[in-house]
Amino acid sequence: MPLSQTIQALSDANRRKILDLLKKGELPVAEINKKLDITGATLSHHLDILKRADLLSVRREGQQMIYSLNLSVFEEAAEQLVKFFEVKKPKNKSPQWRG
Amino acid sequence: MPLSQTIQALSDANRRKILDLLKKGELPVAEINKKLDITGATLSHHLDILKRADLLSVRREGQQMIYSLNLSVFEEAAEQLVKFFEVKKPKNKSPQWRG
DNA sequence: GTATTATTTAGATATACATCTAAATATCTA
DNA sequence: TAGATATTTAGATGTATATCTAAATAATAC
Repeated sequence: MPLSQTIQALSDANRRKILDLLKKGELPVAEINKKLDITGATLSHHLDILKRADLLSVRREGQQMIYSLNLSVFEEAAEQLVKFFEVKKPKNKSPQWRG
Repeated sequence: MPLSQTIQALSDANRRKILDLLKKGELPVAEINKKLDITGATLSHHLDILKRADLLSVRREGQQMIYSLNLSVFEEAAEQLVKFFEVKKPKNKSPQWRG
């Protein structure tokens, strides 16, 4: 997944909350919904975005849809972000733009 | 800085490009602008957002404004994100929601 | 001081998106 | 099959925001 899509997925507070909840283990939609102050439709929309970013998987269990974190993708996203934040200290202090 | 503001700042591709450029060292606005396909006004807007997220500092040098990365804040943001991505593996496999 | 260069600010526009209500789909139960 | 429950989809709405042009501010050069 491109970093842009991951960051995009993380850019909403409710979606971060969803990820946080799922870090502790899989959950059906209704359980997630209890923790968030949004309608089911809105939650479904957020879940869809996280799913398209490949951060979540779903399976059906009876009437319920059970969402879980895609651990490998989640960790890979973390690595990409860490890489983005890496700053290679330049040896020479001369500005890159003068001259 | 709250994580929300950092992620918000990172959520635009041009802003990520700006941060990337400044990782290599400080730059005046005009130099940054050469690398981005946006007007000066738009660039100024993005710089303002990054500055408000405390990720950048500015100083004046003659007519030029020279922007640089706030390294400590940048690294702190990285730590916050890493923390967000930490998954505590549960010892027991039983779902948190059944029962 | 006037012109020139560098950047920011103001104001407008168009698009993206979080949210809602209502309707549709899917499963289970009686 | 009819009704109840769980979730998603469709469609509408309001707000946020990336972008632009034009004008304002700041510093230097003549």
